[in-house]
Amino acid sequence: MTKDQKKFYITTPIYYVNDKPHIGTAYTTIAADVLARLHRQLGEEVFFLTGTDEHGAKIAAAAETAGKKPQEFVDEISAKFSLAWDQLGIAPDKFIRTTDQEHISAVEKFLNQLKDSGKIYEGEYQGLYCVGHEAFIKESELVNGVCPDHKTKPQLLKEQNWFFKLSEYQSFLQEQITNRDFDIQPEARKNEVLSFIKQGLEDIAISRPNVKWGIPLPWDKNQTVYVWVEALFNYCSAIGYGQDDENFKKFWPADVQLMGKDIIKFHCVIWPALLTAIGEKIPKKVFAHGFFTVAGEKMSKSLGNVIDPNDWVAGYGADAVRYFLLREVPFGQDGDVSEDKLKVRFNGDLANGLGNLFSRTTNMIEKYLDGQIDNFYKSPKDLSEASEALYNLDFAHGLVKIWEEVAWANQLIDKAKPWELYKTDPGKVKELLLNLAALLLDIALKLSPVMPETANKIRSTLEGGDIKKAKPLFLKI
RNA sequence: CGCGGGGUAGAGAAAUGGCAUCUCGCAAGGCUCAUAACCUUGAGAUUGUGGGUUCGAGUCCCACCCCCGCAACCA
Repeated sequence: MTKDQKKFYITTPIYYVNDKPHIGTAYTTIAADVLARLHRQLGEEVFFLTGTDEHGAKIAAAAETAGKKPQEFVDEISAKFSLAWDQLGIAPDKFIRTTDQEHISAVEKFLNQLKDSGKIYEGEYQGLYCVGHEAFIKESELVNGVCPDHKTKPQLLKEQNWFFKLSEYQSFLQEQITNRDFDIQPEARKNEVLSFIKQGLEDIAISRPNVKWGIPLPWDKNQTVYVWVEALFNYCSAIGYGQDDENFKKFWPADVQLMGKDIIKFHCVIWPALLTAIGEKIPKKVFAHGFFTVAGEKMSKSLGNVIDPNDWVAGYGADAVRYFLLREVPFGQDGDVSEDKLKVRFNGDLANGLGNLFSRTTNMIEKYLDGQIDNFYKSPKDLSEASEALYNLDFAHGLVKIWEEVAWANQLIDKAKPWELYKTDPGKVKELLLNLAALLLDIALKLSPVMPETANKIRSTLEGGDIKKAKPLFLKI
């Protein structure tokens, strides 16, 4: 990397392997892939990280239910994620697993650093433990002295834990967030985090005594590190923390961390505080996207409406799923998706829109120009606003801009009537078609981060010489 | 007084305080290069309600009404 070459480090959360991938995890990962491709296109040195989170009591329990050893169990599920991303055309630079030895070593190093920082201490946690929840619940949550969900009386339990002095970072975090050194987007999420911090931060337990499936504290083997703390550190261990210092220095801090809105508190409060404690820089930007409902209903296993992205990919192709999710819902807002909506976009925007424009253009080039393009024009429309929108994570807006030009091109053809003009002024038809080819090439370029396969088809057809009427890009369903 | 998000044609979304726009759907017409595609026109909105600021408010201020998250699986 030369001195003036920018680097771009983008991450998704690592996904918890107690279930297979669904449309929500796919959404985050697609968005990250689009940004990675875009920044790579701009000549930056990009590192795109995703992976799986494989430790914790819940995983151990899920493995037991499945009658498997934890490692065997997580190997299987992790592979499903990896495969799903592959089928969606997602190409991370690294797929980290928290059971990787290098991650475990890095976390151990990190924990030692944290201990040396003096920001952790041993303490006793006393609380009400609900067996049904497998977790502590607050006294304020009880109804008539029993857990409202399980109707059981919680036990008073004492636990030895190691604590992190999160409370010391309140004003530091407020400052970093407010002055945008630590940029939380969208604005609404930033306000949420700020008001949460304002209520006061309490020290947090970073270890658990009774969880076997996890990384032991280096100085206290009876305790394993709390899964969240361990999981967050993947962003550092993946790029060589404690092992490949050169690479770590090159990419850290992360430029953008993408995630769903549910986990911003971990990423915007605990994570930057932990990093600061060990003397590392904090990420530049966190962007939290919204949640999907499916055909108007909340997505849940109990309703059985969880969408497997592979099903959609099988029916519509990776590019179409990528396009649909990013086009349908403004990034950062909640939205509703369904196969019906996907179908409308597929048939309307993709098949009738871009696909048909490509067909009629290549057909006319074959018919009126004998398949020959002898010089390449500059695109007649400026698509920089689309690229800029994608760059700013405003994916829906960027795609709208591109499709405005598809509509413009269709209008241009209908106005020019090349099928008549050909008889009287073939020179003008040629000019029209060269302009259309140039526009399509520009669209392919700007669209390629979102729809890499489609962009390649357009480019290879138009730049391949001896152009024939192209096969449909999208066959209507 | 818990916290947060939201309310704009039938549906989904846009609109630096300045003609309310786009897509889908609906109605009518046109065209033939194209995937029954494409193009044109039309109908459809008192921007949740009531006040206020302003030459001018979807946008800024105040009050109210309604919907959705904040327990679990879970991005």
